[in-house]
Amino acid sequence: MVAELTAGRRPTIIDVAKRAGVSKSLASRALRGDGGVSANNRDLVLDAAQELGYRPNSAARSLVRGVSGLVGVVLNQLDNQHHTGIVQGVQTRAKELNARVIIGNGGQNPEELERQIDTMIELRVDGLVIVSSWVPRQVLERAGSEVPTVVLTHLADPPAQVDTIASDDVSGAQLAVEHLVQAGHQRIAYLSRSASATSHARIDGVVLALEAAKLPCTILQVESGEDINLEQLSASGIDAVLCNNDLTAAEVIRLAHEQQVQVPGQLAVIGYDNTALARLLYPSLTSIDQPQVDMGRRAVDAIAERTAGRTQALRELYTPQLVARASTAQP
Amino acid sequence: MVAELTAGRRPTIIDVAKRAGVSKSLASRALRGDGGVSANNRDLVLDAAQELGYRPNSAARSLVRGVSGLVGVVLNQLDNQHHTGIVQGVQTRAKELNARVIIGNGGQNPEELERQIDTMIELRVDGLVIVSSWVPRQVLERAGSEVPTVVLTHLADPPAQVDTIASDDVSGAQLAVEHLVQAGHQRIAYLSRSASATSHARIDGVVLALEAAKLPCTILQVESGEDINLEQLSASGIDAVLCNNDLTAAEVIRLAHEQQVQVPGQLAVIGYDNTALARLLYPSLTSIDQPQVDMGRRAVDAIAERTAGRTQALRELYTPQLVARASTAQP
DNA sequence: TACTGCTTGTGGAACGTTCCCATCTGAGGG
DNA sequence: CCCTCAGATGGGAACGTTCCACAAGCAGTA
Repeated sequence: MVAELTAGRRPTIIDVAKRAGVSKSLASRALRGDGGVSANNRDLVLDAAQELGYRPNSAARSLVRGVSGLVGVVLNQLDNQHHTGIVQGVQTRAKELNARVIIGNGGQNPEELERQIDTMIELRVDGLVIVSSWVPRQVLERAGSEVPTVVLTHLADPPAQVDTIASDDVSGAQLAVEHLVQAGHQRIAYLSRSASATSHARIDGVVLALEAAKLPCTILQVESGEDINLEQLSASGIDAVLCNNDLTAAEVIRLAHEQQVQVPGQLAVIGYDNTALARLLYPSLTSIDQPQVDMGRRAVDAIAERTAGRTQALRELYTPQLVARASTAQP
Repeated sequence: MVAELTAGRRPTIIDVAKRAGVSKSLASRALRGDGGVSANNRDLVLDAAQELGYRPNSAARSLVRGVSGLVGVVLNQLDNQHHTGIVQGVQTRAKELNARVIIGNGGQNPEELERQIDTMIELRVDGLVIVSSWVPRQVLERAGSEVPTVVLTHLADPPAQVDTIASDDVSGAQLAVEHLVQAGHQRIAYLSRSASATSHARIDGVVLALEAAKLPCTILQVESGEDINLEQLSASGIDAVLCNNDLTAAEVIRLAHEQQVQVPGQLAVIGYDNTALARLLYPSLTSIDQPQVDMGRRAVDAIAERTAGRTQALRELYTPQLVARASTAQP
């Protein structure tokens, strides 16, 4: 006698087929809505699946089909709104293309990021979206050679194996500086909390714009929020500061409050990324907006194109925009 | 003649074995470091794998082994620091147990959350961590009956199939109110932006604490930040407000700035979750701290216990703590 | 009647692993 | 010189699905 259904075992498509009284092939077609199934049998199969609580096993499916229907996103920082905006875009586009998105969080730790990327590749995702500039170049090359890979941050020298979609950090920084110059500021500083490729590009933009305006240039780099020294800024006559992101700008504004420095009266402040924080602060924060959602959507399309056969690397650059708010105004 | 390696095909363990001149069984053992392999052959296999760029196929492995080594996390909101703190805890504990974490983002949309949960179950995760109070009860029941599932938010009436780990929202709200009462506040309001189970529990705490102090109780609910009406608050004599989270508190503080209401002089403000935002605001925000990381770690252990055979539902409640900052002070 | 073609259905191979079991090879003991 | 035993190695089944080739039934047509 053949063994009956074991107690704890998950029902398989064969259990469903048996209960519906059809072959597993027909059950498979019915469950996927594939046509070539009589209405009667289709209902029988669907009911059986329902009653047994059947769930398809992705592993078996992806093994035989060769595609998983998954898009993997690996990112730096879960609670960075710039990143989550991108994820939003990836998700909406993936949903339209009937794919699923899974996310891996690597922190700014290159080893952990590599681990996450490996996990995704071993899960045989159909495409990989990387939102981090901390992934070692060699890891990017390897990933790109194994699966369609799109990097969504500025890379100084992107590997040929990966597509890149970024917003133009040079022109973003230029926009910000020009805005400050037009408002009459003379001593403008750039304040950064990391030394990423992104930051380097923005520094280039700042230098370019300040040279064009024939104004002096100050570049500051700090390890943490506590290292920001506002007195020193004022002492050196700085009257406007562009920060590497909205979070850093928020720290500056908090310090300004504490030390009774008027923003924007004595010090104008600009952030970067135009996150929800920019609207939340007082005074509200002028910031540089990047089309995160569009970039995320585009990344999914880039993967689809690669899958369809494109072999040349994509290099796409979006133009950022300045959103003026209260933290910069006529002095 | 047998077909040679096809051009674009991913190398399999058989390719590795062939190149190393051993059987696939031996290659499998060598790659997993399983012992019972001579040093010479082990090196041969590892070198071959390296040269071919071999990556194990999780689908095949999970299919035959019956476990995936994956923990799935499904959450509401990626950019909510309370949630990301939990994810942090899940990740560290999972790493210690040699498991991998994948994240699904469902938004506050019940359908999308269900879709994400289905994806995880179909991927045959070994355990599911849900950080959302927007998942329909019936979906939780189904998930819990198929895979060890832990819910990390307050649920009014948790299904027997799932474990729950939460922080005690009633006592958290009590803490906040008692802190305000001690500081001499007489007219205290609770301000919420959603009607979740979490919010209801906190309202219970507020009511309890205010009754004990024999003070009147005001509950306000708004749809969005714009709906907060500070004039109305002052008109009704409110001199302290407890918000459903730090974000809502940030809105209140911004409005207070705009309308020249002194915080904490005229209006004391308390947030909830003690996120990075609380330190970032001016004045810095008194908030209720929950042990997110511990809760995340504990969730992974709860899954491990279930896998090991526990059948009774876990109901665990952590005690929150108040972190006093500048937004509440003696009036 | 004999054929073609369409719809509905079935069986079996294949996907890439792991794991059980059988076989082989020496070394050591009697 | 045979037997035993342990370690190293290989063969094959199994996991749950999809898909291909084919069979059966039936209607329409010459």
